[in-house]
Amino acid sequence: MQIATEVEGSSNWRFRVDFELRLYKWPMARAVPFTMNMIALAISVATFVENPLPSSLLFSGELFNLDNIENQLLLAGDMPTLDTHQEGQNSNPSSSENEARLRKNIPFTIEEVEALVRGVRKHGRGSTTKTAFRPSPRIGDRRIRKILASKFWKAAPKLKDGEYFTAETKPGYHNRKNCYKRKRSLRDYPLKKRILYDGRSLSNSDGGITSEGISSSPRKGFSCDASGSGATLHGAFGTTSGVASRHTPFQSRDSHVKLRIRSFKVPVFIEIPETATVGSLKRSVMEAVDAILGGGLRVGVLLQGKKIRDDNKTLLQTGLAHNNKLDALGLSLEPTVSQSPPPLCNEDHPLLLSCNAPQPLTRYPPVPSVVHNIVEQSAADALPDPPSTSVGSFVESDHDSAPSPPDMSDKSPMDSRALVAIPEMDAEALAVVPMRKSKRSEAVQRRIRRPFSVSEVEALVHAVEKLGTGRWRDVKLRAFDNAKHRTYVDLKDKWKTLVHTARISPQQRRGEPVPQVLLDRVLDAHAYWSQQQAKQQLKQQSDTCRLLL
DNA sequence: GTTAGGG
DNA sequence: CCCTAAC
Repeated sequence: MQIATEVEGSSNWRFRVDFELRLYKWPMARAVPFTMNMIALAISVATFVENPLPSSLLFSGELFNLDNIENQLLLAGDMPTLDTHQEGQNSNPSSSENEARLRKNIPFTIEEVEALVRGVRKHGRGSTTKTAFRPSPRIGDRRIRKILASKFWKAAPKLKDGEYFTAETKPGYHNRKNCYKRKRSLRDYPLKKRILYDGRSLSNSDGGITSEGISSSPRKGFSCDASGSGATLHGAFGTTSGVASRHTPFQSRDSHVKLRIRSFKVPVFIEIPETATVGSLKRSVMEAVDAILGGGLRVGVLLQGKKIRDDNKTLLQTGLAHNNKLDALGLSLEPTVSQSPPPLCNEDHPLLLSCNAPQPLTRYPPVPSVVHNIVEQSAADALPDPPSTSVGSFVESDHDSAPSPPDMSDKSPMDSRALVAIPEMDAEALAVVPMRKSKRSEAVQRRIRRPFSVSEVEALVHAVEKLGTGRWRDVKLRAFDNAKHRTYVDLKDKWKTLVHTARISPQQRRGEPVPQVLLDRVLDAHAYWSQQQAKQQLKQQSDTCRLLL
């Protein structure tokens, strides 16, 4: 899965998080272990529109029930052939079959997904339903064709290395010029905005649903319409202010470069084993997305595909400021190394994301680079984690992905959003030293506070007892390998505070009380390993002396 | 990339 | 938690 973002705006910057769905071709499997459920899941998570998952997914006119979302991912192998609908039946597909399939969590085969992508790419957005339904030579008579038939699904430009199938949504920009004037029709909005509720579906002009009786009342349908020309590119820029139509828009008199970011892509790749549960996938996705939205973003500047690492170069020096280099300029958003927590926000109700919103989903944060947070009560909480292999290993995934900060409990869990607003970043900022913290303005948002739970403390203590206080990396690997948001530095810091906590009186302690037994162990371990460390040092000293003698 | 400490 | 010197 990939998250693409789009930024647009004039004086203020609007940052819309878009997404791209990627189905990863498992190396070994014949079947792509993505089910409709997972797709829905990905969509759900990626769009932050619906948490938990929608009860059904309206997919190219077919309604998929998603009740079995908690099922374990199917394994490759028992890959029943997909149904048998012939051409003529397309208009009257058997949704019940699909649903049955869904219930079994039957995955799509690679071929099917490929076909989907190809078919979509082939037909594109403008094609009519009939055209779209035309069987692709390679597809064969499978129900999948129906899925391919979506008028709106738009495939990614290419299959990278043949490894990915992408069905992505993109803003409907055809080119820099048009995008301004062109009146955006509904389908020009990214999928995120097209998620419909109450059965208001755009995609099914062919009325696939109603004929099925599956859900004559298409409640909570998920209309997945990917649209747009797919012309969104990294670093498609336009100008701010009114010089859009000029040919030398990027250089104004004052030699400031004015840029308007049209879109960003944020690659988020997730890979989990087939045996993973949907819950764990959800957590993984959530984590990755959290990391991105939580401030774990890094901006890269590219010139003709080449990354410019030297932040101190001026635009002039890099050549970016030259008018003829517009197309060569690229920006990228990349996740930073360490994971980050999920931001929280709750201004927008999911319903507001309905497709008809004429305005991009944006926020104008009072403070620069405010990342809105996402409160999410993920259904993943309820899902069990895969069994932990190592005994000493501390599985903390539950807390990882769906942290619900106690302090934020007043917020409605239903509220969620994935909008990152970037405040004004005018030419000045760019012109000089781009991306340089000029008063902690943008970019690096402080990670959300995630107090250690008692169980975490227990795990930490246990690991330190075993490994000592100087091998935090090992501690991390041993006890917090699954807790992506806990870095070894975090663990080291926590130990520091634990030692401190253990030394102060219980009255002075704050937060969730740590059992005294644990604190005692902390002190014991601390004393023990301090002593060990001292011994080591003495030994080293003597060794050194011996060497000198 | 890790450690170790101060902030 | 952040920041960073030091390794």
